[in-house]
Amino acid sequence: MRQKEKVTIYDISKKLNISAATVSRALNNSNRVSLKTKELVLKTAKDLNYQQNTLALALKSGRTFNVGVVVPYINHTFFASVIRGIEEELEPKGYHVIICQSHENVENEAKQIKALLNTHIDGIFISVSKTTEDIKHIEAVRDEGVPLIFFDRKMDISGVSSVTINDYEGAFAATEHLIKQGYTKIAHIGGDPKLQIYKHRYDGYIAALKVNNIAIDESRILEVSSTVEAGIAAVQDLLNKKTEFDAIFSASDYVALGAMRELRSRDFKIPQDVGIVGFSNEPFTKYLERPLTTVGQTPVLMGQIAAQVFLEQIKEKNKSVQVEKRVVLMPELYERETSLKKGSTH
Amino acid sequence: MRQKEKVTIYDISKKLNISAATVSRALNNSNRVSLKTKELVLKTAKDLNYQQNTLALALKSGRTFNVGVVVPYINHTFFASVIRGIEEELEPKGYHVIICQSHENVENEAKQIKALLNTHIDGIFISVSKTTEDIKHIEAVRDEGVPLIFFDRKMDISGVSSVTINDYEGAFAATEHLIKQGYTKIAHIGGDPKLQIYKHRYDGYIAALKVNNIAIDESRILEVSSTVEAGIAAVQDLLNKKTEFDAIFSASDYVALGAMRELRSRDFKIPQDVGIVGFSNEPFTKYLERPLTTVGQTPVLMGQIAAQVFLEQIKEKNKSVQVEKRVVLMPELYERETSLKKGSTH
DNA sequence: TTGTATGCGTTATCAA
DNA sequence: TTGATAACGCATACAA
Repeated sequence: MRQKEKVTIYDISKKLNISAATVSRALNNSNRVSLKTKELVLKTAKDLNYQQNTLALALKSGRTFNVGVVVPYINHTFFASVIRGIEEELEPKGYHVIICQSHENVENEAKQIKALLNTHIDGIFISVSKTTEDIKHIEAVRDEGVPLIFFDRKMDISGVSSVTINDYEGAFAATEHLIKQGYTKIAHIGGDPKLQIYKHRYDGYIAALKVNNIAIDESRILEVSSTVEAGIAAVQDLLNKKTEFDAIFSASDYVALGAMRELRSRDFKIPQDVGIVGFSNEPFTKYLERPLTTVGQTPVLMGQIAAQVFLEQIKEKNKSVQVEKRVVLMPELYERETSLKKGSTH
Repeated sequence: MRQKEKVTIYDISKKLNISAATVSRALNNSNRVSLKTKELVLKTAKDLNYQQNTLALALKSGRTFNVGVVVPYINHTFFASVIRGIEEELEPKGYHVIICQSHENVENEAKQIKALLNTHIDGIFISVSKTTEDIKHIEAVRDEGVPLIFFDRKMDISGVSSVTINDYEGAFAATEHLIKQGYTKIAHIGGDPKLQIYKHRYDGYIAALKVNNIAIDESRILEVSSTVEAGIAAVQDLLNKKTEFDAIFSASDYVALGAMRELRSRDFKIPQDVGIVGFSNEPFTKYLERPLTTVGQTPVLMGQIAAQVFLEQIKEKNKSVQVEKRVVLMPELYERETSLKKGSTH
């Protein structure tokens, strides 16, 4: 299969006996071309099946119409959905999305960013890895003048826009929902507070208790990684230490699932004996026999808005002004069986 | 934030008072440069923080080190995992992965491919949409001499490589597993046979019955779309028509889940009254109260192998030979509670 | 071993 | 309104 010859503006110019420059102008709808030649060029371009060489254009203009997205893992539903949102918003504008995984590893993250920068992407979207503390590689992006947008997991860097959800409010709503259902000894199984999202969820939990005049019991607060196994271990830990609790607000759906498993295997009734609320609205939560109450993060919307922020940013690229936009989305509580005492029949 | 000036080989050449050509040769480790100048160039390149402009290189060489992946939806676990496999294999070789969604729509698919071709990607990986029948846009890729690799959902086009799983064997194993568990009236809820994967799963089901001397009952065979709702409706349909069945082999985990829901709500016991096997090993299947037996497809591996096939393909690019490689992976049956009569306690 | 010149496909500047 | 030419950054054929 011989490679098809690419047709260039020179092919058109030769065929019409005009200069390539004129062809270029006609193709770009310049008003410094006669209508007649413009139509002629457009017609022959179509006849010859001319395709603009984006590479040459990129070399000349410096714009590639590619953007990079760096996430910890692509096959986590949440991140895949954000990417989908970005893609849906940017694709109609002619952009392509290049994806990279950091595997929750800073060095990888830095490497990916460096590679993206080298590919001359027009912007970078990133959700930082759990191990990211050193931010040199992120500042480098800003310093090169490449638009950078954080989503979900951000860092506080001046001049960098971000789209996050209000984890604090989500956690507050989740906790208050449990309180309203009559639970009073609410435990919190959270994640590493080095990530702002977990810190905020913790804060929201604390605030809801305070507002409702419920004493805070440190022994009911655990910090674990986001796995089913960690959820199982956390409940074992609570029970072993004879900590009293009648509900769990978990910062992760996976941990919540593990907790449910362990509680049921020990004959606790959910939601009668223990109410449970998770976080993220992972797809599996609604397919459980007893669907899990959880806080949804509208990831597709998050991606769409991140993309919109990016588009604004490149529009305002006067370079003299430095724009920074921080969008915070409101999460949504999905009230399902694991926390609804009244609605239950068991 | 002023854009940092990019340093080129000319900057290096000026600084060292040599020609850019020599710099280029030194950078490319040519043996037609003195060791001394080579070292000197390398050193100043590092000092000046020189980064090769991949755009210029691409324009010159025709290679961009970008590959495109077209899938129906990025946020489906299966596809996200395949992409992850591709990315893991190709990233160390300096490639970037550009993702596109067809949204199960041929026109979209054609548009995405055209856009990718225009971006001068070095190869395309694709899992075709359900509505793909016209294959002009796919033949166009081959005709342009761009390496094309099908994964999972392929079409029979000569000269195009593919990586799929053996859906036939997977279905055969699943059905035979049910037979060995003592089920005899096994229903099959399949998908649109226009997609080869569903056709093969149907064939495997039929073959397993035949091999085991079980008569085929057409009334036990349904064809639906891959949703929970379709699974619910399918079971209702079977029951309304008084079709006898003691097991279901579904070509989709979602359909299997819907079927389970409907059966349990009508007080059928699983697996005692009805055994169930799904397909895909979606993450939720193992988190169900009664974990679902299902056929796993090793999507990450599929992506890795697809990437390897691509790498082979570009290596052998003598253009005189036309290579076509068809890799078929063996699926794996995950035997869980919904089909194990003995192991159950209910 | 090194330098000069050219082309990859565009767009932009300057003349005509 | 159009054309000639330079430039984007790199690699390479050819000359020295």
